Amino acid sequence: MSISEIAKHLKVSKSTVSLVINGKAEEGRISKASAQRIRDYIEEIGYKPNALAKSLATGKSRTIGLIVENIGDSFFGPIALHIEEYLRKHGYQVLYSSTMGDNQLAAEIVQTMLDKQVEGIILAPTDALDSEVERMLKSKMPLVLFDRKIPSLPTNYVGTNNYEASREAVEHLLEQGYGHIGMVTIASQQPQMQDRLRAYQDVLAENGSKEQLLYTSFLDKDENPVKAISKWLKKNPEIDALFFSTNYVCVAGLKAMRKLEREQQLGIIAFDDLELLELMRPQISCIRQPLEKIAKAVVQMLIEQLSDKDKAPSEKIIRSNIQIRESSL
Amino acid sequence: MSISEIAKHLKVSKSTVSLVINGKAEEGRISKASAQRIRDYIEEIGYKPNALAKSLATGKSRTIGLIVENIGDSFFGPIALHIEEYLRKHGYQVLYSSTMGDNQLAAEIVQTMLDKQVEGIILAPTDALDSEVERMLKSKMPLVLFDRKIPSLPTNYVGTNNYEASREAVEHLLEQGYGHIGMVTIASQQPQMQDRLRAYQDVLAENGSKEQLLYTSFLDKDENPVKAISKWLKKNPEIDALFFSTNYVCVAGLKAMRKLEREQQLGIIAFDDLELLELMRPQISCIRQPLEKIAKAVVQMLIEQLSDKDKAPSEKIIRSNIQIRESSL
DNA sequence: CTGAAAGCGCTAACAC
DNA sequence: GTGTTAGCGCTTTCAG
Repeated sequence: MSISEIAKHLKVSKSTVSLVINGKAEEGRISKASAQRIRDYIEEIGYKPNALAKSLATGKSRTIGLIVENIGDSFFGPIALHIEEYLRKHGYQVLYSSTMGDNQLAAEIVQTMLDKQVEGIILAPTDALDSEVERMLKSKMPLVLFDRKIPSLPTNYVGTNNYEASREAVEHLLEQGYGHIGMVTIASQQPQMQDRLRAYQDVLAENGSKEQLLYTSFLDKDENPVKAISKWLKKNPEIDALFFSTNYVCVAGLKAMRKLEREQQLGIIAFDDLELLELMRPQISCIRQPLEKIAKAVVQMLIEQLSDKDKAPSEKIIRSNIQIRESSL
Repeated sequence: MSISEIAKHLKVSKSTVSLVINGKAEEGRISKASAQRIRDYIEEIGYKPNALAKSLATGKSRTIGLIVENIGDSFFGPIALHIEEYLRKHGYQVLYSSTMGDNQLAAEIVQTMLDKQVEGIILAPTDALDSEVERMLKSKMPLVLFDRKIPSLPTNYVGTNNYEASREAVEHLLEQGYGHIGMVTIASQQPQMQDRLRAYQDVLAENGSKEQLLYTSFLDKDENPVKAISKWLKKNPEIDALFFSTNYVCVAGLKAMRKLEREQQLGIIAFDDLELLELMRPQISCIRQPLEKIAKAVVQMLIEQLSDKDKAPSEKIIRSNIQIRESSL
């Protein structure tokens, strides 16, 4: 059922119907009588406008693209939920996608979203998405990066104080008397991972302590991170504490330690909280990102960009809280 | 940059350009020369078709709506990821939304998706979404429900063997010698929750055991499930084992038990696995739904419906696996 | 107060 | 081989 059919049936013109539907009966100076007649009929047949046609005509899709690494992840999932909630309040819908860290896929996803005429994009970029992002910047597509930024490009960005929070975590371990602090991370150029790593390295260097670093991979199907970590732990028995760079690394690490029955002896602190971390034995210390605040800041920044496409890009750092629990005492 | 501008620039007609773009140069009998000229120019200016206009013209949006309760949840998040992956293989994109269990919101979301001309809908319905679903059924919108069904309506459905798996879990607790098995669940009419509950009640009845049931709410802002559970546990000290009806209930339960320092003494088994359940002390037994298989079945069922709108609705039950761990031994 | 008409960007039947 | 034309469902300007 379309607007023309309604018009035909009621013997009025399409524009009259359109004005009524869009609540512009007043300014379109439609008579109360016609307006009511139209409204009644619409109600009766349960007419719903075709949003595609509307978007095409107006050039507004009321849709935002949200691209994350993995929607099933305990960081990105809840963030996505909150972003959706905030965007809804502003009348936008969300078209999500997960890149799984795959650059090529990420580029395709971006393109598909642009093809679908999204009005803005929220993006946790993959390692080498620079050229895509640059194109969006040039075309003035409203864009907010979060979690990780692209240092070479002036973009809107919301993130946390990765370096400082990580320093605090490692320093805390040192203060607790751990002398051989290892770090497990992923081999990634993502700036937030680099910051976490650099913090670890800096603190150890300042204290004359030796680095014990393990890079593991969750993309490479041939690698089993749990095995890699337990092998590394066995090979380096002097390690007495561990710093994990992100949630899924932590899970793998905990599994490895459990296998070796060593989680009671090692100091542990992880970047990112997980629902059950506080219920482990020992309860696991972590750096906790305020997910809802991040989501809120992201949406706010996007909305600003949406209303002023020439707004200068800005950065917002939402501080994480360090949660000291039993594992690092 | 639009197809008309390209046509004008190259002094050919829109249809010629359109045919080339859609790889129909052959069947449209476009000369190799023109085709190449058009392809070159398209490449040069980086032309990308407007998917909205295309959808409007063809009546195909290549988009599927996915409506879950909470995209940040450890059940729905990973399922959504896999559904997205499978749908992508079939050339579809996904428009997700979370209902947060709110019926009104769910109805709005369904409508918005229909307005956007999605070609099919995958839905974990809220408690009373019958009329919306009925409307979709009438309009022959391809539809697959999952996790929970609507018993009164003949729909496609993918779910797990809630009743049998729950029976198995409760029977297992009985066999292990627990005599006072309690169950914590949510007050919900959702059939899958009802099945889990009924299984518990049946097994206890068959064994002449007394029910100890607690309904808690995660929607009501005034209620704190953790407190409610710990209060209930204190009031019923004879309870020696617990069956949790779903993931977030289990988390609340574990928190309550930790507060009371009782998780070592109680038998525990939960419906749904969580990433760290196997690392708790004790390791928590659970009923594990095969998420990827469920996602795959959902997509397959939808694809079938998409290619034959008159296909009779079918149901697919993916069996869950019971994971016996320390908490129930 | 209301209708006619052009146009959003694309497809597809049909003519030449 | 290629162009013309109508149309997808809507908005919006302008004329009356």
